[in-house]
Amino acid sequence: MDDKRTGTRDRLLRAGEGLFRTQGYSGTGLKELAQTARAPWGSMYHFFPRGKEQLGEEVVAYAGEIYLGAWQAAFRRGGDPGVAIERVFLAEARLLAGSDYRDGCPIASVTLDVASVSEPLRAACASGFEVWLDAIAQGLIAAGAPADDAKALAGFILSAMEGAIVLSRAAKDTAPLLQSARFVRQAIEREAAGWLPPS
Amino acid sequence: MDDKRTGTRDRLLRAGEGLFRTQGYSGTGLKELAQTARAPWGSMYHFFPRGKEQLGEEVVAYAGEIYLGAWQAAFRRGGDPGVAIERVFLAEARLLAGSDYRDGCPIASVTLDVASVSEPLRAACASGFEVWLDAIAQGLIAAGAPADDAKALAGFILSAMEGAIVLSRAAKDTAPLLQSARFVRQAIEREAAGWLPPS
DNA sequence: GTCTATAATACGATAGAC
DNA sequence: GTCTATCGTATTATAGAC
Repeated sequence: MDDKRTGTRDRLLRAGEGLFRTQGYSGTGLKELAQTARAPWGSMYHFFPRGKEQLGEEVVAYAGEIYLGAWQAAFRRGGDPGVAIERVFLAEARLLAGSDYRDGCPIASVTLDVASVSEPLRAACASGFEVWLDAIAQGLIAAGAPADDAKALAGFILSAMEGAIVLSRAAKDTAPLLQSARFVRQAIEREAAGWLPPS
Repeated sequence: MDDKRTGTRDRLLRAGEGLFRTQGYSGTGLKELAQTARAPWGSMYHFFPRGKEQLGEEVVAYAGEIYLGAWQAAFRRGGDPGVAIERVFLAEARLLAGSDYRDGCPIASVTLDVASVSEPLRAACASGFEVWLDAIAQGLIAAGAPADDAKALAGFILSAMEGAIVLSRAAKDTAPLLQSARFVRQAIEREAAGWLPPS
């Protein structure tokens, strides 16, 4: 099963994820993508017969699964949920600065490029985000949140994160991520106070 | 001076703003843009001799100025700053749903497409966001916020807004904007409690 | 499953007439 | 300031040999 991670098809998905992050879906050519993946051009339409749109859908789903683990790991490390989420923001700030502000969110990039142009791709983006939203909500529920509170809070948390990445990339500065981290943590803690008996 | 708003050059800027919103910078061709603006192809390089990059820079600056008024108007209508900002989120939700989730943020779209590819365009996006951040911070300062609190809070507010637009467009649902609106308002009110003498 | 070649089109950009 | 024509190049996608 591990060989799936080294095959040509998987290299194409990983290259797509990387390129969509830095230059978006429309800004990435398939030839360039195949070259980056060190994959033969013939493999492109062998593995993705429906072309760029299919590749985009699968790259987005791939990205959704990959970063699902990061959200789950944040909660698994324990501590209150506010601190857990703040850790994710700080980790993202480090990751972004470490890549010279290239490695943004591949799903957000695809969304802004083609959500209004390709309905299948828009749906793929919605599903990818949903995977993360569910993971965040699950983490909050495990910390004592009622289900509907958890859903709403998760939407807010991921929104703040995605927007902060955009602003940080534009400014080439982690400030928006760090600023958002603090307020998001406080918002979670304020909400969590209602879940548990007051000390 | 008003004729600037009806000239060919201005029609090109407005068309660029609209198209970048719905299909991003890389996804928009210059021929398509000129056609949308009902501008002759010859005008493209007459008004923007440096080509697409220059057009992009000016579209982003144009968008920055346009929406500056919306942020200022929100605070000018009075009420506490939390309610003022919540109004902007709700207005954006209406605008987005009313356009069938096409009219996102043009600066965010350009940022994700080319922030890591064109340094001049990245700087233009940073300046555009900065215009909005300053307007938000000024509104908060007018409501009693210390300058550095205002800056940080503004970064958080705009991050939440931009991210919520991305999620709402992907889901074709205003939920992320509405969810974020509530938590952002609460965060502002919580912060504002420290600026004024407790009632 | 890979390779080469190529079709058909769109891209950004330029030239020169008017 | 506009119009038309066009140059290279890059794009997505196919075809057919191996």
